[in-house]
Amino acid sequence: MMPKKIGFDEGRIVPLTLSGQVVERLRNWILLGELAPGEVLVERVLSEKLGVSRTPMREALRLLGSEGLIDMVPNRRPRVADPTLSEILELLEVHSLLEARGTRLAAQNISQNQLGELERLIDEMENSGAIRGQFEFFELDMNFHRKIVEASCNATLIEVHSQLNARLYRTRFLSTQTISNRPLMHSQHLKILESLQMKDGNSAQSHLEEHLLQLGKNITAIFKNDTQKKEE
Amino acid sequence: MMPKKIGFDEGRIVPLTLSGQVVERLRNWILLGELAPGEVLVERVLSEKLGVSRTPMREALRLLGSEGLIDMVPNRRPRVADPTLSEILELLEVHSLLEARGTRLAAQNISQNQLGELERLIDEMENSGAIRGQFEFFELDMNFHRKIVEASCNATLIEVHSQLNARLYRTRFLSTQTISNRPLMHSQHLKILESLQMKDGNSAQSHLEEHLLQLGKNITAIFKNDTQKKEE
DNA sequence: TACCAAAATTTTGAATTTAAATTGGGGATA
DNA sequence: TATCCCCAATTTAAATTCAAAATTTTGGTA
Repeated sequence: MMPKKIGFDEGRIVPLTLSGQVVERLRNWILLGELAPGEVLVERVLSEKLGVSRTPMREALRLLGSEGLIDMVPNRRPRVADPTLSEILELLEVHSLLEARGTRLAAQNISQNQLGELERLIDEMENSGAIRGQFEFFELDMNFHRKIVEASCNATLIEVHSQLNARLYRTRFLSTQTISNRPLMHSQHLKILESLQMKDGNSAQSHLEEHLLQLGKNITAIFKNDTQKKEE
Repeated sequence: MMPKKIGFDEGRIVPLTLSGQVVERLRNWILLGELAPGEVLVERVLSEKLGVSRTPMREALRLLGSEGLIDMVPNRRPRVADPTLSEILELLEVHSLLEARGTRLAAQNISQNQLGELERLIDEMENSGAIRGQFEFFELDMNFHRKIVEASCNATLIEVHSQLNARLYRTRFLSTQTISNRPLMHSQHLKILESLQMKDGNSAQSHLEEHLLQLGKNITAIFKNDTQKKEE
């Protein structure tokens, strides 16, 4: 009855469940803004749009609720999360704390291979400047930070950092979209990479903290600008 | 408060959904060890035991899975999480990081009322020593740490700390059960409280870090002792 | 016209049913 | 005797159905 051909049946390693696939679709839609912050989500409408029944859709919505991407209140329609500035700054504080520690741990554990990947990402970011779009640059930047944390070899740290990152995704995207102080970012990235190459955890951590402090300022500026526009 | 959240009635009493109640029951059972680590959970059996249908039970199991208290693999029976020592130490590292920051923030934000509660908890811990059971002491200790983090006024920090705490709950329980170096704990608690009273965030943080370092040692000892017994 | 109350509709919560996957055992075969 | 394959029993995944709660609309009234 259902043409459930969304995934491949060769998921021998991890058989991705239907609700799991729905989670990924919805998460992408939210991260990319195709489901806007504050938007109400109706179970039946969404499940029909994706061609699944309400059961896996409900499970997907609940999972995204536990991740903080969706606000779930019993007996009410779910809404895409729409955090206030202060909530975002709270998120960013914890996120930065984890990323800083992850960076310090990475200095101990990172492999030559991983260092090479980071170098490549920095190069691509510099080259993407004129040629490609802002979104490409943004994704490269996100990958850069993600790979550093992954080099920490602490699964819990990686997991929680990733979740908080998802909740900050849209805001960070807006940040790189509008304020493109790329030379500064580039030099900061290089400093972090150099510290990692020298296995100097403290140095890497402090350079990263400086980098993220900058991000906080950008986000605050963006947010205030954004709410101003809304009120007009 | 931001005016963008119109339509959300914030002070509303949220009706606890059935699956929500199941989550609380199951979480308690896991934390208290009534559902032992590694135990397999059968949906139908559990839902019959609680007198609910399988739908809310499934949602509850998935939520606890996302919290890391249950290992969920598609098409397989869920199992109560049974982390290895290295996984526990990874959890503890992140948990300690958050609690340390929470303590520093608490020094800025804590109220006289909250300080009084902390003092009361320390007193109760000291008095409970001879009279009451180990479990009472353990819960007082957990409350002490929880209340400090809650005084940080960072909702994200509080939330993530609480989740990691749940995953460490059983281990921490075992830690206080077997190794009861209460005089040392008492003096460390007092130092933390004094630092908070003086609004000295750095001091509070370092005292707490020392306290948690001790916890790490205890847990390692316990765990190795425990696995030895299993092999006999 | 603005506002309040009650019916009608919509939407979610939970139970039941159906489908698909896994697990474990028995038997055929090398 | 050991190994592999197939089938039945068990268990979860997903769809459907039913009930309860919330939201919207409608109609009346000041």
